Formats: sequence, structure tokens, C-alpha cells
Amino acid sequence: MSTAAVADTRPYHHGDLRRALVDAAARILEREGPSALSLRAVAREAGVSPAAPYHHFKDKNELLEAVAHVGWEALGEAMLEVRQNGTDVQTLMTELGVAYVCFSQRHPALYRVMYDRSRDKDSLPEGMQDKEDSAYCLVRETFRKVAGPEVADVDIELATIAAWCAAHGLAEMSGFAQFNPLREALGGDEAFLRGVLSHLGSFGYRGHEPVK
Amino acid sequence: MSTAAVADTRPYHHGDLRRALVDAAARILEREGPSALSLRAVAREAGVSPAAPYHHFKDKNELLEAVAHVGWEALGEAMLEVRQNGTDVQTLMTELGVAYVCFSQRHPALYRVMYDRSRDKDSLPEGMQDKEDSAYCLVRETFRKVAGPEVADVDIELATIAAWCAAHGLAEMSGFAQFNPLREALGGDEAFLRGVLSHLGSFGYRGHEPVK
DNA sequence: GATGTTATCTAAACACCGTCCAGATCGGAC
DNA sequence: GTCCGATCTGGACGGTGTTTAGATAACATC
Repeated sequence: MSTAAVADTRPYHHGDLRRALVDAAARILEREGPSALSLRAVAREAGVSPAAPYHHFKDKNELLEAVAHVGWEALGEAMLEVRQNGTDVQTLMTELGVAYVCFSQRHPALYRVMYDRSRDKDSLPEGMQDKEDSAYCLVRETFRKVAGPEVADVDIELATIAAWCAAHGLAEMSGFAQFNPLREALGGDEAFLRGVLSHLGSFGYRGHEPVK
Repeated sequence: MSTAAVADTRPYHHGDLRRALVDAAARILEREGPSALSLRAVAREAGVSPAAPYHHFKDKNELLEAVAHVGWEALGEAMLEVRQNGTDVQTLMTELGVAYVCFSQRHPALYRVMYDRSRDKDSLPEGMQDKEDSAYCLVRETFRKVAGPEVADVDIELATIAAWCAAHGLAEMSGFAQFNPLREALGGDEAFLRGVLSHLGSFGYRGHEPVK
């Protein structure tokens, strides 16, 4: 076998077609958006027949779920990076929100697939609430630090859910045309995001501008 | 041009097919969900050929937009009803949120179509920010009363956007399985919604349970 | 090394989809 | 009554998700 172009050797029929399909799907998503993401297009992009994916995924949904999974991992990493920047716990909350929304702006098609899957299943990815270092737990632990020990666990959980809902809502609507005047008045998109997120605080916290 | 015609829709062959199609679409949406909402299915439900809708809508998107439009009107009415219940301004804010989310729970497929259209257009329905009695303005005016006169208009607008984002996020995620334990612990879905919404306040306001 | 097994992939087909086109039908203006 | 234009139909085209039968190639066993 002489596959000169790619240094990678192909051990058998196609190699790791499963991964190749997920990569192809992600590529199509970035290049042409969610409406172009057909199973046949993915197979085409990967250079296989339209029926080939069915040996690796039960149906289209299962492929999209795999795509969504890598999306959630990337989102988690983006938010973890924020924590390592080592700001104080007050600003951290807003910065986590900004990181979340900015991820959705950088990968709008991927973000859409992620949440479309979640809404179809009526659940976030499994283990999101429990796994250490998940984005969700990161937010919850940050809330716990902000709140102090006298706040009940139930309230921590409710605040986390509230923040998550708000971040998701902002992720889906931040680009809406109606907000453009306000965005420009505040001097750019990040300022706009911080402005909105600063109105979402709990436990007396309202973002990077401390309450007097 | 013509004298008595109030609307430009006129009953010809079929009668008011345009309205019949929108109604048929809404019916399919409630009965079988968004994935079953094909243009052909709508035509079938209305008893016409698959090509008939093209004399009333440019394409499928335009039909969905009409469906979304009636959805937004119904949502606006549901929220207006809350205001007429005449609670004090403090609880009103939470009740508006509850009404919003409950609407999305009663008509999940319709709500999905509404926001899918908005995201494709990257904008809320036209005039939502300006039209008196729109749901959006209702929230903004409520915030203005809560905030008092010393709060800047920019902050009112930001708080409104934040509340809207949070309500939308909660509308899309309130049914997620991960929240079931907490939902039951709080004694039902409405209590859960109120709990989440109570962590979203601004201007020192945090829902129906006043801050101590 | 030849054998059989099994996973992998292809080709062809099915039903459905959105959309367009040529023609049939019919309401209303002249 | 004649004509025009809006409305609807039947049929077609290319695309989609999915299934089936059959070809191919890597692997385990002898």
C-alpha cells in the first residue's frame, strides 16, 4: 500500500472510520453550518459510501451525539482555562460566563448541535453534575466559595442552574440584531456580555462590580 | 385599493388556505412534535396538494415564520394575563418568568419552532422591543418600577436582556432529567421554577422571597 | 500457509422530503 | 360571454435517512 500523502499508515479497510466520521462532521459544521450536516455529506467528506456510517453508529442521532460529546469536552476545557488564570473568586463567576458564551460564538454550529441533542434527550450530558472538573461542577464550586458556608446546598444548586440557564440563553441570543445598539453603546461584544452577566448574580453578588 | 377588505387574504378556491395551513401546522406540532412538521405533512393535513402552499408562502421557512408569529402572540397574551392578576411588583417579576416557562412547557414544539426561527434570523420578532404590550416591554417596564428612577436606562435594558436570557434558558432546560431530584425535593415543578428564578434578580431583588 | 470467521464497506433500493413546472380550474373585471 | 390572473393539481427532480444483500479484507485458528 502506497499512501504517500499522509504519513499515517492505514491498517485495514479505512482506518479509524468512526473518528474520521466525527471529524468530518465537525469540519462540515464549521464550514457550512448545521443545515448542511447530512449523514450522506459526512460520508462523502470522509470518502466512504452513504451506508458505511451505519457500521459505527446506530443512526444519524448517534453520530450527532458523538459530535456533541467532543463539543462538551471542548467547552469544559475552555472554562477550565479561565479558572487557571487565577483571578479572584468575584470576577471568576463573570469570566466563566464570558468563556461559555464566547465558546458558543466561536463554534455556533457545534453549540447548536450540542443543545439540540440535549433537548431531544431532555438531559445534559451524563455525569455533568458529578464528574469533577466538568463545567457544571466548576460553576457550582465557584458559587459555593462565593456564598459561604451558611448557604444551603439547595440554594447552591438552584443558583448554579440559574446561572447555567442564563449563560445558555445568552449564548443563543447574544447575536440577536436587537441588541446591536446596546452592544455598540457599551463598546463591543465582550463589554455587552459582561454587562448582561453582571445582572445575573446571586447571594448579593452581581459580577465584577461589587455591591456596595 | 379595494374598499371593504380589511386584510389582503381573500377566500378563493379553498377559502382562506393561508390560515388553514398555519392552523394545520400548529395541529401537527402539538400532535407529533417538530420532527413531523414537513411541508408535505402540512399540506396533507389541510387536504391540499404538496405544491399548494407555495402560492401562499415563499418556502417552508416562511410558513414556519407564520407559525412562530402566532406563537409569540400567544406567549405575549399569557404574560399579559399575569400582569392583570394584580400582584405587587415584587412577585410580578417572578410570576412573569413562571408564565414564560410554563408556556414553553405547555407548547414545547411551538416554542422550539419560535426560537429556531429567531436563531436562524438572529433576531427576536420585529417590534418586540418597541411595541407597547409586548412581552419584552412588559418585563422592561416591570424592571423600571422595581429599580426606581436613579437607575440608568442602560441598566434597565441589560437587566431585561438578562432576565429574558435566563427565562429562555430555563424554558429549554427545565425538563432536563438531571433536575428531577431537586424538583421533587422542592415539591413540584412550579416550586422548582420559582426557586431557580428567585436566583436571577437584579437591583437587589431576588424573587418573591425578600432578601433578609 | 490455507482456512474460516467476522467486521467492514459498497451498491442498490425504498420512502420521504423541499421545490419547481406545465397545465387544469375557477373567481371576478370588462 | 370573454378574458385574465390567482389558485390548485399531478408529476418530476435531486436530496435525505435507512435497510438489504453481497463483496472485501483483516484476524484467529489450525
